[in-house]
Amino acid sequence: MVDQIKVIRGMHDILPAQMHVWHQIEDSWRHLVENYGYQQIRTPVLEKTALFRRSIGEVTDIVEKEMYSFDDIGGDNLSLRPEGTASVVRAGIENGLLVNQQQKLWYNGSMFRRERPQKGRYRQFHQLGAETFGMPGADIEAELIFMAARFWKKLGLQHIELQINTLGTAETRLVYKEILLAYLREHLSELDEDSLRRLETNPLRILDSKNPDMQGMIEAAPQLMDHLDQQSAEHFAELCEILDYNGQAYQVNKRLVRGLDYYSHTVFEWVTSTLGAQGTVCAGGRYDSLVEQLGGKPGSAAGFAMGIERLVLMLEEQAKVQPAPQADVYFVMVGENTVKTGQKLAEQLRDALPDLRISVHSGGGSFKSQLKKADKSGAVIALILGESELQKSTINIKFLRQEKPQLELEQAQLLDKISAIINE
RNA sequence: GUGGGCGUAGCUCAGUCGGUAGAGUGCAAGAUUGUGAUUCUUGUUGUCGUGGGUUCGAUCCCCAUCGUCCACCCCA
Repeated sequence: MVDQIKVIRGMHDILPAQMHVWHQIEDSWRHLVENYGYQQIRTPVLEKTALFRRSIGEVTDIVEKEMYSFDDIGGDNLSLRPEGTASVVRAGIENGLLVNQQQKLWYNGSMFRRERPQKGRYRQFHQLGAETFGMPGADIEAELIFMAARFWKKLGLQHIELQINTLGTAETRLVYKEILLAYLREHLSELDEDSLRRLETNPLRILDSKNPDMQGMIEAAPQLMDHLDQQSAEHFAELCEILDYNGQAYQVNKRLVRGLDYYSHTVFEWVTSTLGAQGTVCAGGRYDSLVEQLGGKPGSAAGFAMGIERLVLMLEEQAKVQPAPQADVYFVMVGENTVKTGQKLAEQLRDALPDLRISVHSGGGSFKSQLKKADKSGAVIALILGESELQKSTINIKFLRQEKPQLELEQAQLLDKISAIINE
């Protein structure tokens, strides 16, 4: 035997047996966002690397070490997209979707990050996301949150909690960063190795550390909340008010800092304790400066994304989605020359009843094994065409799910009979 | 990138204190010579992850490597 070539590490085949869960997620998502008036956008999987460097941030882990990048013939350095927002903004600017307009968009696609694989964390994964443009108020952030909440409800998912925070404007964050840095430098000896590194890269992240030895120092650190400018404070208060008024539960998590550089004002995460270390199911926020940063006219923007694989894991554990039967009718054919006639009858049924799902048995096999497959297919009835039926120009209808006697009828009557059965 | 657990039949796993393997399930055939999901009988599958070392002999011990899972990190 030759060496087998296997899938790339961290990437996965999504097999037929799991597909019903994926379909449930993707179908109900599409239905949901369209009901909210969002339009779909699809962008290429590959972009110029510079797009992600400029949007996500030069010193983030994603850009520094997790992108699949390569030099294209011709000299451009390209990357598989590690997330969806940058591409959507790029496409919006490029196609004039964001100039003096409001947009509500959604997407579904593969993302790529070269991380060490783990539960709920893969090198190719899939995100559903929504991005909105041209709306500066907290009302749109509230809508995004309501949309996600409704999605969990539709899917029947439980144990997902909303955490929100505000990062203020870029300017206030800059001021706060200095205050925080001053504090942290006073406590250098208490910082662990990771935190010392973050001091240079992303000091706000230090507040999110899980290290128990640092909790006291973190508790006592100056809070961004206390250093917000008036506009930022009002914006956040407005969001909380809308959420409260609508009975949306949430937790203000002052340590919540998203990893991507482009966020400002509101950030939020939906988290669960049921997925091990990968607790974030959905995350997003406002990113007003990004459009301008990528060369568009300044404008507001807010959105979120969620990982389909993580939802699949939760659904499999919590909701027990039943696969839909593969067929309504299974066509059994045994004996010589039955195939020709059988295919013809099946095609006639398809012409007349386009919604009927008919599995025609292929590949031969005994009568017994064909009926076994008919049963497994979930079909309600089996059509049986053997040599004796062929001789008489008849066909048998066997009911697989009801205690009803088998019917033998003229082939010419098959269409009417099947119509009558499915209309019952 | 760092640390730990695990790689045996299509799937889930047992096993050999070192003498080249077994159960359940699945699949196939029959009991029922044209009738499924139950039952019974029979049959079926493996370079025991890969490469090297120790040994008369390795699936088992040792080393390396790859994969996988979990945690750190990071994040959806």
